[in-house]
Amino acid sequence: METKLTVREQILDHAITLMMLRGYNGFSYRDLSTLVGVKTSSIHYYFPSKDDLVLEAVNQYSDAVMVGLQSVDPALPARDKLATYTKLFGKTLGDGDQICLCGMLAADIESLPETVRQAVQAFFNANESWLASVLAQGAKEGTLIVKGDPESAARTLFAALQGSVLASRLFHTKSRLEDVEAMWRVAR
Amino acid sequence: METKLTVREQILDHAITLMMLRGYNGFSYRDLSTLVGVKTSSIHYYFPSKDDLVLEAVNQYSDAVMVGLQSVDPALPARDKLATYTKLFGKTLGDGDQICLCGMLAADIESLPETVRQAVQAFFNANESWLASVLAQGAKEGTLIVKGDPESAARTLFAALQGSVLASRLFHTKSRLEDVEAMWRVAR
DNA sequence: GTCTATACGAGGATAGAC
DNA sequence: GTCTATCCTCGTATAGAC
Repeated sequence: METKLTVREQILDHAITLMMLRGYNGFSYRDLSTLVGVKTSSIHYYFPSKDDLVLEAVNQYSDAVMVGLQSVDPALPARDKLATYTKLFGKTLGDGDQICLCGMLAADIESLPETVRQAVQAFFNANESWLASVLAQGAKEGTLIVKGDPESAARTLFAALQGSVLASRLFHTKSRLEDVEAMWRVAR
Repeated sequence: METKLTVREQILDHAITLMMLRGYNGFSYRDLSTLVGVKTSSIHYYFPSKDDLVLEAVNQYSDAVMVGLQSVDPALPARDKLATYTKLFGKTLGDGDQICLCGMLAADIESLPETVRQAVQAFFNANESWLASVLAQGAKEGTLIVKGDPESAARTLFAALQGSVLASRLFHTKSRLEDVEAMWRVAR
């Protein structure tokens, strides 16, 4: 049973996909117009300016990721939580030509308004604090390696994951994310 | 004694700076025209198309970084080599609003021709293999932590550094790079 | 080498009819 | 809500004078 998407939802979905591919400055209302099948003026009806569109796109993307994080079984050992997270992150690659929307917008941040910067920061903070708690759990269990405090370790881990999707796409390979995960895992 | 830069050199320098700020799709010949003080048609004289310009920019940037790597004293302990490298990486941040050119172009890669992709890949490979040899040395000395083979550890380290400059700029802070370095350093 | 002039499509945005 | 029509600026690029 497939749900019909409203025009508004289609616009938002395609905007997210396009930005994960080419970034904020690399797509246009015309592109969306072609993909959705409505005129650009109709898109302006829903999203008066491009900045409005981006902000909503980030929020929708962010909400979806948060739902993904909350759906991870809290009873799992930390190592398995990290494996799940890495797999989630790998899915953002899509057909191998997309990267995390918020990683992309972090690259484009100097072209964007302050509101978007705050939304992207919030995304980073949420992911890093989720990872920090997983690392803390892993340290207790002895299943994950944590050097220093979990917070700074989590920032480094998240940065490594963002950098790895970038490199994965650059080299047309998927293996780089697994290298990262292995780095934090205690050898069995 | 200051060296006068040719117009060509000025164009290239400003192009690099602008791309480190806003990316490939975020700057124009007009921007360069204003900064250098020549008309856009003169820029086309030196660089017929924007792709030509980007390719030369990457090569110049890459060459400069390679010189930086070669100038690191081979006699240094691995830990100090890594510290030097991290510092070099931190300098790319400039006034806090720039990121590594090749990290930026990796984000923009789907808008760029194959030639540029290869140049950016070469930059990644060179940095990763330099880091791999430093990690190998550090493992021998016992000054750096290396999990698994040095090559995959180096890829993760490089990804973490790229991700960290991105986050540093996003949050207007410089400390994130040091977190990364500390992660690979054996506690004394 | 650098300029003026110009072409031409892309891109964001709005007014007003339906 | 969606369209047509239109505006105006930006962006890459070229031709040809100096």
